[in-house]
Amino acid sequence: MSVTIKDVAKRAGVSISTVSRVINNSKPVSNEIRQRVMSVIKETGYVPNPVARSLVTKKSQLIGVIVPDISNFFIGELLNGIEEVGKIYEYDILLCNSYGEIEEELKYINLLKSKQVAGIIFVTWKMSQEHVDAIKEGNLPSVYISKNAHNFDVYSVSIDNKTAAYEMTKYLIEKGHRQIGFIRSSIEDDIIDSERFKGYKDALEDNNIQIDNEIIKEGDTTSESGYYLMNEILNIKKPDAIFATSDEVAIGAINCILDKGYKVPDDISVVGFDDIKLASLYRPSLTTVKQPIYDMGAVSIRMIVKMIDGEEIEDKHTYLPYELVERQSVKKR
Amino acid sequence: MSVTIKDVAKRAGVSISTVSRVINNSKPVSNEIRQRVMSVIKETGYVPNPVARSLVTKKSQLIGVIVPDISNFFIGELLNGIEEVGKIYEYDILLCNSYGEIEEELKYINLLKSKQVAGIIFVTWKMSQEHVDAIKEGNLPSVYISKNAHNFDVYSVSIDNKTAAYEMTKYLIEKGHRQIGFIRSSIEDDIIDSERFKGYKDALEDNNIQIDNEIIKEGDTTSESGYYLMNEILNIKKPDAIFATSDEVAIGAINCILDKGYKVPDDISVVGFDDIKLASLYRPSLTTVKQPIYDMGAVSIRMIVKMIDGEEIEDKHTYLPYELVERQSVKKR
DNA sequence: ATGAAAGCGCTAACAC
DNA sequence: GTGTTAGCGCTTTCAT
Repeated sequence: MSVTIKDVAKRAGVSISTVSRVINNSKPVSNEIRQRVMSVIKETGYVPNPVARSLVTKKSQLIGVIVPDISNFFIGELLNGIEEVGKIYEYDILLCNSYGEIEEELKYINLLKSKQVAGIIFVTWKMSQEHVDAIKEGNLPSVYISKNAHNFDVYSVSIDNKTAAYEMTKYLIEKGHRQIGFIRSSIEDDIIDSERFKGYKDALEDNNIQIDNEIIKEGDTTSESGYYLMNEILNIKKPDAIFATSDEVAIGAINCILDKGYKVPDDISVVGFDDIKLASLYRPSLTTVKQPIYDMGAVSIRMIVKMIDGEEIEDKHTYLPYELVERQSVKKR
Repeated sequence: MSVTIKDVAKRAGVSISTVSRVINNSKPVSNEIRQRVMSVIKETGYVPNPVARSLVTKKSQLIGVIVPDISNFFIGELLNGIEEVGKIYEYDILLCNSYGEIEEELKYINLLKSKQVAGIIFVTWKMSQEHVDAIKEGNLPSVYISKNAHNFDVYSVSIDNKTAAYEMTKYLIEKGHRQIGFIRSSIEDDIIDSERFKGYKDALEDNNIQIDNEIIKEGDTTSESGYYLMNEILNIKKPDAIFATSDEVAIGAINCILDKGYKVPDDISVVGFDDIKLASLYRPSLTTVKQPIYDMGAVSIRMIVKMIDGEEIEDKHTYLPYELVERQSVKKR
């Protein structure tokens, strides 16, 4: 059996509370005894049992992360940031895949709470008041990574999606494009709530371009969806450019365009959103809005840790900088 | 505060041991009392505290997963399989990113043990006796997903890498290629241990093709590495085909070939290994060896659960079927 | 079949 | 500054 606080106390000739005090630095301990205890800890290789600790403190060094799709590229990079910064603060990641289903998400919130996690990072395509209520009730520090989190009274991290989409659309217009299709995921939010759609729409309006509903399509977050929706568009007309609200979807759309015998960007320009690793790997490399994905993960866990430690957090909603990255998938018309 | 076993016992007018018995089905309880307890549990919404449980049983419903790189495509798909099957058996995933560094890996093994995880799934590019010893000492159920795990006395899941590489090489030869470059990651294993290299070498020898060390290159698992190594090759000579030992590396190589003004597959054929999502998304889509990645994750966690439950496991090393998928990146010469 | 009680390893009053 | 002790919520002997 592994060594316990009792063993250490006995060997050091002190009480277990003293040992507890030195490992937690919770109360003053005379220097001599501290040394003695320390050396016994070293000798024996004692490691406090986190489970026993959690039982009494009702806290653990675990942070629950609920994501809608582990195999999604965006999520993978996000997890990277969360894990890496979490490690710095000695928090581990309890990973939950909700498949974007609200019942699963709600179930996990309870599960995580019972596991005594110290906080929850909630990544969701489309968030609702239900989520907020469930987590509020849990009374745990929580941060949301979600495009529409700013509509709720929660802590969140994101970018300014509306302005980013506006700029991207404007960029396309400046490149001479007029018929700009918009392919989005309805899983992520309703189109009326969609910041990215608002940005797109505003940019068109500000440039006196009529919105054409025939080239605005909704699907899900997969490349297959991008392919399918692009096909629907091409069956009706050939737009100048396509703005897809995620890189994965954009690449599905490009594949469709290519398969139909058109060239990208020569015949149709395509832009994405996110700047996942794939965007620069794919050929033609994808012009896109670079979200600081890793940083979004990093910042969100940093916020959680602050909340756990009772530190003040300035703003509920943190907006990180984005960037328009020009690559090969857009051509001046 | 949330409801405890004590509350349930009181409300049901029984002792806490009885409640424990009904929730764990550990000992016979009269039908009448069982009903009574059950209904109180339902009313109160009681959920056993897993932390308290772990403290006494020294087990948790947590399975530690140590991976070398969360943002790697292959790992993402693997995690998917692990999570999904884990959920069926009510195990959650404690995710650890080791960056492939052995000290990190060793540290995590101890951490996980102290967290009372029920088992560990160890994904590693290159495994060593050190890992095995560390985990053996931990005395926990464990399964390895690693290309060279079969060299060790551990439970593992993989595919028959040597035969797969042999077949892929043979396929390339049958397509008329003679100068077949080989790009691999030395991070994954030493070349002398590499099953994939053995398969490649054997196939060349069996077909009386001289091995050309100038077109055999070693780097890491990234696309950047593939790009760089391909560039080194092209600076010396132009091979007929390239066999990269991972899709990500293969795509880096293709990008280099494209940037140098050659065409794939017209000038140079390229094949990969893994069949990550990217392989079919990329254009030209990649001919590759399809590893059943999701299943590898699924099978490994299934093994762990069996071990936890004390069930017998037939074979230490499970080999899953692979498949050669022909796509667009190879052309008959 | 059921209950009483010990104890898992730890923290945190509370006493001295 | 240090020790004693009561729990945290649960499982598991040991009686009955």
